[in-house]
Amino acid sequence: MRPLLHPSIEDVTVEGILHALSDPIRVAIYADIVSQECTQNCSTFLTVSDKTIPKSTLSQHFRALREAGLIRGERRGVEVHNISRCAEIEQRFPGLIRAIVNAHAIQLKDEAAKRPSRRAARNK
Amino acid sequence: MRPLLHPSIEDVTVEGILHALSDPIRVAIYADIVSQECTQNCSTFLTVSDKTIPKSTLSQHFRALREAGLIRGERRGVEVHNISRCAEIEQRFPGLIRAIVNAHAIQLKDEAAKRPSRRAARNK
DNA sequence: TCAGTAGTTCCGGAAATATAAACTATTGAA
DNA sequence: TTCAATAGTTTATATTTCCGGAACTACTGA
Repeated sequence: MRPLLHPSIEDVTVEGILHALSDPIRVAIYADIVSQECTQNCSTFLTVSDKTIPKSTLSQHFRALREAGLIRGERRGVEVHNISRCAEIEQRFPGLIRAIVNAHAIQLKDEAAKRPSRRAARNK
Repeated sequence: MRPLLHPSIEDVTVEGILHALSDPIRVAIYADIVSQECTQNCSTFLTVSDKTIPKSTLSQHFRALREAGLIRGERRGVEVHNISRCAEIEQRFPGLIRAIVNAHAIQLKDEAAKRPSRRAARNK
């Protein structure tokens, strides 16, 4: 099995980052990896925001995040551990990742406030 | 001809913004509209960074920017004037636009420094 | 009324995405 | 060992999205 590919930091592009994070599943995954700075394996995300993602699709999403330079994946035995490369990216594009993750968090909060939550639906 | 559509600010999504700005032509256009805060019409961009864009393609790009909520287009007689909606977006997603435009500027500068410029090539 | 300009829409081909199915690699157990 | 299970990748195909030429709409000025 060929090794996981990662661009060097100077080959990382803004377009690439934006494109990778313009998919709801991928931002969700990435936000999660960034927030808990421990390494996570892929299968943690077989369901993302209540949707079941086929693992082939998931694999592609992780590849997209890797090739955009957003995360680094390392094989550890049978599984792959993923860590974010946000320190490197922060150095190259200061403030970018923070702003995006922050905006994403705001949006999640707004959505939760707007749409009646499962809990509210149960209780009415 | 049906009127130009614009989402209200609360329907603007991070994913939508990132997707719209993940295209080199669209960021270039958007960065330009943001920087010179005067209204510009579409045809100004029939060539973007030395590439000729067919006007049908250009029209799609402008639609993408409008539907993402990034710009507002108003028909003024035969042409459309475009202004950025960055104040609204700043209020909803603070720092997002600035960070992206800034990162984009950094990347342009890096590229210019790396790749020998046309001027340098002429002079050697 | 007619020509010119600015932009949109429509449509066919090209490229990108999603996913099922088959495959690879590693681990642990019998 | 050998076998089964697990984690993830690759491949093939169906679907979606994107590009750009051609035709169209709307407005303006002669």
